[in-house]
Amino acid sequence: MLGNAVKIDPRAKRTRKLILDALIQLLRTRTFEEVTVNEIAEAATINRATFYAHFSDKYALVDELIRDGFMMFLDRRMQHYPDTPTRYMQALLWAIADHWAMVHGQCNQYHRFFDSLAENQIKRMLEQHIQTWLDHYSPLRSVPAMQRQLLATMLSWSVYALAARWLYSDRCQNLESFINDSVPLLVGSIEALKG
Amino acid sequence: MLGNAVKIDPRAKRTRKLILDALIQLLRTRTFEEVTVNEIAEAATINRATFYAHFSDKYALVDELIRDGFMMFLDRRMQHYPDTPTRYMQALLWAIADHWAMVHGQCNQYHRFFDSLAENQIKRMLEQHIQTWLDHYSPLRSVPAMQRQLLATMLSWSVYALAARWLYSDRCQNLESFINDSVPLLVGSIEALKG
DNA sequence: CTCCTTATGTTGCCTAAGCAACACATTTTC
DNA sequence: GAAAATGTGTTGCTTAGGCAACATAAGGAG
Repeated sequence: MLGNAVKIDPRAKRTRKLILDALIQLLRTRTFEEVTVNEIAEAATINRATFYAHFSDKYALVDELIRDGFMMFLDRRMQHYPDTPTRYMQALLWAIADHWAMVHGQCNQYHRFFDSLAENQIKRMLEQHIQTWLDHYSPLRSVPAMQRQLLATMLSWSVYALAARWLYSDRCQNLESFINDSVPLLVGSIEALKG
Repeated sequence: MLGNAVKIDPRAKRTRKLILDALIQLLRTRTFEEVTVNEIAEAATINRATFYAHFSDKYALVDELIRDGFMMFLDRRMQHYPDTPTRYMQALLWAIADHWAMVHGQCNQYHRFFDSLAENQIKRMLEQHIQTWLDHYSPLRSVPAMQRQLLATMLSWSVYALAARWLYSDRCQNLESFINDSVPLLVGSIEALKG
């Protein structure tokens, strides 16, 4: 949203990208658990010590991978800022489902561990995004900031919960009708705050 | 031929590759004359000063580009070391023609300048390659080294001359029959040295 | 012509990345 | 169960790369 104007050394930037790309590439043929820091460094054509200068371990790396990926997804989906709670919540559910499909489409990560790392990061991103959206949503202008923050936290978990429920239930219901069923529940809690 | 075992810093290696790739990419949309060092550095995500640490100018860069490209071409073609002068000369002509097609297929370089830079490097590579081949060709074992060196020089120019003649004559004759016509001329000068 | 812009090389100081070696856990293998 | 092998983090010291500033040169526009 705001282009955090912290000058980053081009070498560091390039190295981070090399590492991220290396992990993506490795996840095509191996499970996340199977991939070693050594392999990542090698594939990224950097030194193992350099890896640790950027990430504390491979879990921190996958955190950033998910973060970045989901952020991009979200930004692209929100080009035309949805102005009603309903449209906004629809867009969020949509984005989560698509992101999930993309990640599972090109990665091998059977263990739930990977998913739970992803879940944490995504909820974090969601909360931040929702927080910003709520702050710009004029009907809530008069509501105390703390209330909006609580709402953002709750909504991020709720949205993710609903999406996950659908994703892990073999997607028997089609996405659109699932979204139609879910959105009113979410919007309800926003409306409740209005008065 | 011999894997020159000089340990090269991985950073330097990576940077050289970034620069070379950047030039290749730029040559798809611009003429060699139009490309600036600035653009190359930018596309390679390195600093302009770093460019000059590797190459004295963009002409030195294109020299290496051609050298590397042609070397690879030659090596691949010479997997099964041709054991007779005839087969060797055929392979050389073949390689030159293919390399030329590849370069002109993916580069914009109208000016003859580019071609003449390329010509110099290719002849240099050819001479070196031919020199090595002649040194391993047993029937010439008894011929003084100096004689073989002169022969290598002459052959490199001759081979290139013939290939260029064909390349710049709209390729009206088909490649195979052109090669059949040319090879005897080249082989002749080798045979002459035998006795 | 003069000013302005743009490209080329060069330099010295600073920072990120490479490397080797270490201590420390896991495995694996015999 | 000891020994070899493999993976994880960490630590100085060295080196390549980033940056800003400079001098210079070659067009372009007024």
